Amino acid sequence: MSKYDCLKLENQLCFPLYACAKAVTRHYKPLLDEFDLTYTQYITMMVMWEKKSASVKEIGECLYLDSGTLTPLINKLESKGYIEKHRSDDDARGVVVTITEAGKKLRDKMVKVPNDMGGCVALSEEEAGELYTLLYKILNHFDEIDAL
Amino acid sequence: MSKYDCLKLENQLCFPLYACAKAVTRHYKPLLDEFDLTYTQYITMMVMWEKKSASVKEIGECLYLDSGTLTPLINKLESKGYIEKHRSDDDARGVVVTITEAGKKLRDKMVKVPNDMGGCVALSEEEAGELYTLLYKILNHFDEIDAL
DNA sequence: TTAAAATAAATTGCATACAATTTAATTGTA
DNA sequence: TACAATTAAATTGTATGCAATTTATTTTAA
Repeated sequence: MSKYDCLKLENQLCFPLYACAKAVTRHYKPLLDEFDLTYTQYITMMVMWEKKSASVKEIGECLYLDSGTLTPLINKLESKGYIEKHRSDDDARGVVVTITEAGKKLRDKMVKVPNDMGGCVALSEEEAGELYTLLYKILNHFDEIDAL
Repeated sequence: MSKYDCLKLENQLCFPLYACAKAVTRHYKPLLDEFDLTYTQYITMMVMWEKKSASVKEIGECLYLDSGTLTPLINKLESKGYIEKHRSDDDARGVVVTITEAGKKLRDKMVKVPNDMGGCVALSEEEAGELYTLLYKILNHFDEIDAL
């Protein structure tokens, strides 16, 4: 029992969170390689599949990413043919990203991915639900703090 | 209810994990800036505070990082004066990293960090414990898979 | 109405991550 | 004992993340 115990790796909550997030994206890689997508590109496509059309800012709000990350990433998805970019008519500062037909087709090919990934995670339905709730509790609290 | 529901961002467990890990390290930043350390450098120092001396490989096993990440990071910590590197006597392939006096002193200055950070996280003791258990359950399972 | 403030993307710079390759050294084995 | 296989770091290359700055445009307010 020492005053330094709080600085031990094993007593951190942040560390398993950090390590686990990395492990998950690392285990997504072989599944996503088949589609020539990275994890970040994959979740960006999730936003596009749902919204069909969104500004860079909106995508960033969904994914907690800024334009510094999204601009090059969106350019790559455009070069792969899954989305298109054009200036907004209403507001020439904004860029509207739209899903293409190829992007919509990709969705059909990728429906199996979540199931394939689910097999990697060792949790029961119930545990997964608990984890989900706890993570969003933290995230929502950060959102509140940051909104101040 | 569509066959695409599994590809919705809100139905993913990976996404809040990914977003939460980023949010936590982002909120560490102002606390760590004071010590001119990044989050990864901070957890590397945690390993060094505990072990006093460790090879790059050992540090990597603790943190789930490889030499591609650690080599430049360790060089930075060395240039800050917190650790020292030298070739191993037993095995000239290996590098032994050792904590310096300045590195030990840093520990005293940083004992307050975990408490300061704890205030940011919205969870009760009990919830934090649950989260900790769930995260290590996933991590340990990945370790088992990867060991095959 | 027009200049200042605010906003959206893009750009720049730094620090990870990590796969893949390279280099140097050590082990295992025929 | 040579020599192939293995191992530990370092290096290289690609892709994030994110703070800070820049550019273009729009809002706000005097």
